[in-house]
Amino acid sequence: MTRPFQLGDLQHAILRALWARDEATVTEVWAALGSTRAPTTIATMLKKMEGRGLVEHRAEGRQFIYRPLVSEAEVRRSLVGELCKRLFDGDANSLMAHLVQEREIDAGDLERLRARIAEAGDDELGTEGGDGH
Amino acid sequence: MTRPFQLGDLQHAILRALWARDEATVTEVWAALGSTRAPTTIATMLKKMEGRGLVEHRAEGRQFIYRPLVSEAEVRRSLVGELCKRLFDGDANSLMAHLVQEREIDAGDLERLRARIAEAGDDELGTEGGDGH
DNA sequence: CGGGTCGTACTACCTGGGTAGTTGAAAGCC
DNA sequence: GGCTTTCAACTACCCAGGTAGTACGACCCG
Repeated sequence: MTRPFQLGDLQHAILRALWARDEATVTEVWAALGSTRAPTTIATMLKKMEGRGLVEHRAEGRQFIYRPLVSEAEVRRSLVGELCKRLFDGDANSLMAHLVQEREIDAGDLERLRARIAEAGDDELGTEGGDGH
Repeated sequence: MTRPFQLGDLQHAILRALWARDEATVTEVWAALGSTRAPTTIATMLKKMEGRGLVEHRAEGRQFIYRPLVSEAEVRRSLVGELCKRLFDGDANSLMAHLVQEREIDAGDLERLRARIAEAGDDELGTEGGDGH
């Protein structure tokens, strides 16, 4: 029940950096985010996130190496789920209908996706090697 | 560019109550939310929301009648858009793929939706009722 | 008319995200 | 060995969401 994820922008950005590297030092994360804010900002955030169980660290010499404790998939699931619940009473089909209605998805997209499912049978889909999405 | 909507739980709940009624007094909103928190909480929130331009009020006698200034569709658009950007680089198809992958949508759902689109042509779809996005 | 009630205005807090300065120790450099 | 750089630790804020107590004017009721 790790459901109630609810990450701020910075936290999410930090996690993205960590996911892309598996583990990283504060400085690496900071650099990955464009070196815009102060490095201490990243350190502080990382520490806060560790308190929330989102990441963990291990000391290597005098620096800390951080690792994510939540997977990108988990976060996606949680966030999409929350949004779905909030906006569409948890009905994913309504969310889909919304996407279509807002012209973000057209019949062709739908057809391609349907075809992909059919072809994959009950195999996992999107898990072929480099992953699609 | 009303994009960056970013409502808290309470704010969203309040808006839902208002959308369902078009306009309502503080007490009505409070009742609609289950009369759990203190009524003043709702009043305070409504006032804060008015500051943000989310609602407006008009006095009737001594009570205030609040009305939403943002539509449900706008909020949906904004929120779904933000999530999409955050999680899938703004690619709605990735979001769809996610839904399918998480088993929230199956081939049948997809097919029904596709059929609906085909049938609707470039007519608006899913607009049964008021709304009209 | 006086007291209880209704309803908004004010004020105050707590929490969590975000941002960063300062400090003190350890490491690296001449 | 002393000076500089590099880290993490601490501390301090700001802001917005959320929650609510208190105050005060208007109203209704007997």
